[in-house]
Amino acid sequence: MQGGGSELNERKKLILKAIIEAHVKEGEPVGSKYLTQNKQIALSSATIRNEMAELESLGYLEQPYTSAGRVPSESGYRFYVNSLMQKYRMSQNELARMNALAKSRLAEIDRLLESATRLAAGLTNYTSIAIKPKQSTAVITKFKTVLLDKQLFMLVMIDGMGNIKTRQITSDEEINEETLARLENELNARIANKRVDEITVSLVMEIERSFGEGEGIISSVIKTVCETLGEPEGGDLKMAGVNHLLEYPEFSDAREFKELLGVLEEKRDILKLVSDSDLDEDGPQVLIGSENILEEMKNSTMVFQKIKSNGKVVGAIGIIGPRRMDYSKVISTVEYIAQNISLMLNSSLSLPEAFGEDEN
Amino acid sequence: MQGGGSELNERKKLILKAIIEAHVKEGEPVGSKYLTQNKQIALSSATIRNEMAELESLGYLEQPYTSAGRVPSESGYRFYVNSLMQKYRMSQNELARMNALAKSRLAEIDRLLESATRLAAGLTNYTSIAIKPKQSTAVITKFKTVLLDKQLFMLVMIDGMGNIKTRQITSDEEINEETLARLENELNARIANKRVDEITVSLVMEIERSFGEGEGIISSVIKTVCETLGEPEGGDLKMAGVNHLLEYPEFSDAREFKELLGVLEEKRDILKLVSDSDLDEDGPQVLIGSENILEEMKNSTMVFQKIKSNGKVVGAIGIIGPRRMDYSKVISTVEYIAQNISLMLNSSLSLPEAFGEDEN
DNA sequence: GATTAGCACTCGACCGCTTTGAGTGCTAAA
DNA sequence: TTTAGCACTCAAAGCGGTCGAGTGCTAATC
Repeated sequence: MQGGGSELNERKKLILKAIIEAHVKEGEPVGSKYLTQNKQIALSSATIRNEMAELESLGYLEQPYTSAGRVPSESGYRFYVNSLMQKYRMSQNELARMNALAKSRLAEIDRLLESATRLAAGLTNYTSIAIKPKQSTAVITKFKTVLLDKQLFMLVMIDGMGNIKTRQITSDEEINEETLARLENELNARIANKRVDEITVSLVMEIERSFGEGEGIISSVIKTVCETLGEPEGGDLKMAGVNHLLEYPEFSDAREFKELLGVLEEKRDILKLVSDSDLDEDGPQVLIGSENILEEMKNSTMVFQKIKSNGKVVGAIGIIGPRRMDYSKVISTVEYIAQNISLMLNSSLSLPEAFGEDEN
Repeated sequence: MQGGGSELNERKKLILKAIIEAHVKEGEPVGSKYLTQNKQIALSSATIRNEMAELESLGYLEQPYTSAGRVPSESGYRFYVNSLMQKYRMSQNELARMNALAKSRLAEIDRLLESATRLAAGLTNYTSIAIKPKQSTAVITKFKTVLLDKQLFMLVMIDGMGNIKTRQITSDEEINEETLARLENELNARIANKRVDEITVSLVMEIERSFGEGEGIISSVIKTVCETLGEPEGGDLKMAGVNHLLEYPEFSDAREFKELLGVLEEKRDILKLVSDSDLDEDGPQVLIGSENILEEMKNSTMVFQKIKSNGKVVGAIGIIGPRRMDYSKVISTVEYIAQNISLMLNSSLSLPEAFGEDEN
């Protein structure tokens, strides 16, 4: 049923490609007669029918019911994506919108991802997600403290990726700036750059000893730090353009749509899906239908690409839509945006850019 | 058409109430015969019909078409909410789930709001939103800096509400810890607690003079600060349970649903809607159908309540659903959650709580 | 005067039927 | 090998009739 597709002759490839592109465009089963309009295919409907029958028996096409047109199967789309598809050429307008993002000078990954999702959704007319994986908080590189009230202070933690986590901590006793500064030093000296399993009881005791008074705070703080490090749902997911999905008749079945929406909201599964995929894969990845492990996504396709900053995966951006999707456009868009973001992140770290030249 | 409702006698009120509650429960037009089952109404269907006809001419009921049952009109719901509705009694289970939130010790408003939305959506089976208005960043009370790289540092800004904003700033020249500390002091001394219109050019020049070297950084920093203060779309909106909406037949019309979704994603309008409403109103507010100014929400109802911390509005939590809504339950839930959050925020600032007693 | 029983009427929902037409597979001719 | 022709299939769309919930009105009853 799968088949690498190498057994297909050129004519079959041509017809398959035409069928997929017609189906993506029209959204309805494609018949043999329709294809005769295609100038590239100079064949009668009967011949096309024969070829279609063979393509079906090879598993690339499906028939919703006897004597309806043909619809691409999952492996049909897969073969299309792997071998037939041509690269999409961005329009001037689209390029302009992409470049607007590049010019936005958003240095922080959070805001960058948010803008990127919106852009991706807007350009493709599909739903877009941006993911920041949890793995990023393996280690905290820097602690900062801010006194907010007599007994309340804020702990700011920064990890290697530039992510910031803040927690407010209440103390039983009054704290002053000076104590807090000592706490900060202590944390930076002994806890910074340690993994959660390296924070041992004896280490904590050592800190308490050297800190002296107010050990109560120490234990609160350490606990908070450990919680933050271990945080299982640390990953963040942003979404945009959910409403676009409703434009596609395949989601007019409310029940299915509801389930898909539920999964998207329940961030956990999606995060898992993305982080499960090949970590080494650099380019865009396409999961068609049941290639998504999630039952709820078996009628959807997800295209995403990881975003790297200095060699590390710091996020991913993706598009979710029906299986019948403009793969060429979507893949190009995702790829382009992901690359651009990676570029921006890298450049903001190494090549200092001139700030403040444009005044608006 | 509007009418305060005082012209209604007890019997009409009873019937109107019964109709609304039946319609909310069943989702279908309510007929006179159906109401005769109601023990409270010991009348024949004919009498009820007469009353219903009058209620319709008063504008409280509507007929989808000749000789269908009656459906509450907008003013019908409004009257119900204002005068007829009884307070919803939480079940044991519901109370337990609410209290779980209270016990969660989430001190930061962001995470608190996120949990609260999820809770509200889960309890009511409607879509829930949580809003953090932009107004909160009128003034920055504290600056902190963190050196990330030779020419890159992070500016952490904390405002009066405990909101944290971070920006990364690149410098043309190399920076060391010591310079950065001076910058931090300078900012805290001269910019902290100033409104954006109080940051004058002469003030900036003064800082540059006293700071001496590397004035380039100063202007970058000040620019960033002003951007942050003025940030027009600063408000944040979290959503949960969007998929619940699809359970209600009134949203099975995909086009309408799509529009509503679009508005919810386009946070701006909702933020405006909430902040436009009576600032002084403390209790839950109910916007039924076209009482929402947004065209896209004319078939929806929104119930929300502001959340105050130390007298200031720091957010709001709300529920969005069809006009046919279990008002009693929704209003109670929103009210309860909002009050609880307010309480938690206040207590975490003033009354120090014992931490670390429960170990899970 | 208020209530109720009775009755004719309305109108969408539903059911089953037919028609339509796009599309197929097969066969025989080119 | 390709194509024209033909019989066949089947969902979609259109149509007419029935059903029944619900109404408004009128006349009888309390």
